[in-house]
Amino acid sequence: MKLSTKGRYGLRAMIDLAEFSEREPVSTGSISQRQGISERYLEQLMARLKKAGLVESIRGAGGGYRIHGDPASISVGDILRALEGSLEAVTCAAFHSDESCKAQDVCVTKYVWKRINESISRTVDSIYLDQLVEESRQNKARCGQEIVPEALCKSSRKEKRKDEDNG
Amino acid sequence: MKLSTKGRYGLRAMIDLAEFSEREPVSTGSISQRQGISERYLEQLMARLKKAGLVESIRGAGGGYRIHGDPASISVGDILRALEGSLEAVTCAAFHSDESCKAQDVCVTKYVWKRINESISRTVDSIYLDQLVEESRQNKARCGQEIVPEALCKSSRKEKRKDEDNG
DNA sequence: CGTAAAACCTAGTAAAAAAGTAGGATTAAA
DNA sequence: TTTAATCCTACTTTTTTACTAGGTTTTACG
Repeated sequence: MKLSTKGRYGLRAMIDLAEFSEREPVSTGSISQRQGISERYLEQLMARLKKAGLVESIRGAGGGYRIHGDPASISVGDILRALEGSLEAVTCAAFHSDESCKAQDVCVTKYVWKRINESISRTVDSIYLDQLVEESRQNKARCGQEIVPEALCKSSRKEKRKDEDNG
Repeated sequence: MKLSTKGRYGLRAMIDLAEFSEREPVSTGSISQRQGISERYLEQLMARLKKAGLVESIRGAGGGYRIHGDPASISVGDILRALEGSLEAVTCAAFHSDESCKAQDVCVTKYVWKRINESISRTVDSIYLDQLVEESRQNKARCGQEIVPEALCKSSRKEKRKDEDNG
């Protein structure tokens, strides 16, 4: 029951793009540096985002990626679905068929799965890219610094954490 | 972003138990038959449910498991968390620390992950075992039959599906 | 025109997690 | 004392994830 790095990295990449691709296209190289993500892996994520129409690409030297469309109408749901395929926590044959009564003795739980799926969808479809960009800008302003990957703002890191880094 | 078989099978096992363990303990063997789940695997799931205090066990011949407590106060969240460990779709070091500003340039997304986690929790914590048992009984009544694993009620299965079976 | 910087494409691979097996030890009813 | 059950631990197989690798194509720029 975990979101994979595809979704986690990809969303970060989209926020990064939304912040930096307004004037000129942004290369996977620069995103990967800022975000600390393998460039080669990122390329694959960008391919998915492009296929879904969420970014456009400019090939050749000086090229890169740009957000396609208005960040105010791109939802987190759009992004995560493009990357993860489906956000359904449980997929059940019965969802997509009209044989509602089939194997119902085993399938009361589909009532539960459906509600979980719906609540996830409702959540991710209600958050839009522009909100996150705004949030990100405010954070940076608050900390009085621009892009400082791997750097800490205000906190003292006692030791290297083995915790997750995704966020 | 999928619930594992632990959660899916385990919830089914709990519903099964809630239906059949009132009079006498129910063995993993009988659950596994009714639900079509490997008995040995089920044993491991039961161990987790027991550890979480959701079922009690009676050892020896004629033994088995019984729901521990009132199905009306056992939520799907209790059950899934016992089985899956945590339902957080994304865990982020920043959630559980007060260093809220740390690495924030990378961490706007935590805002998103938090909301996803909360919405999942809200959903699973609002569905209780007794509701599912009731639902299950109604389903069976509607189809006019008792336990018929692997059997179909009313529908014609044209061919074997390769779809998921979990439900 | 040549070079360099970028996207694009496909396949492979290592590591981790999930899903299930296996072999027994212990317990308790009959 | 046999038998049916839980309990415990380790192993194995399969699947998925998270990359890595090697190249091709496109295009700006000098």
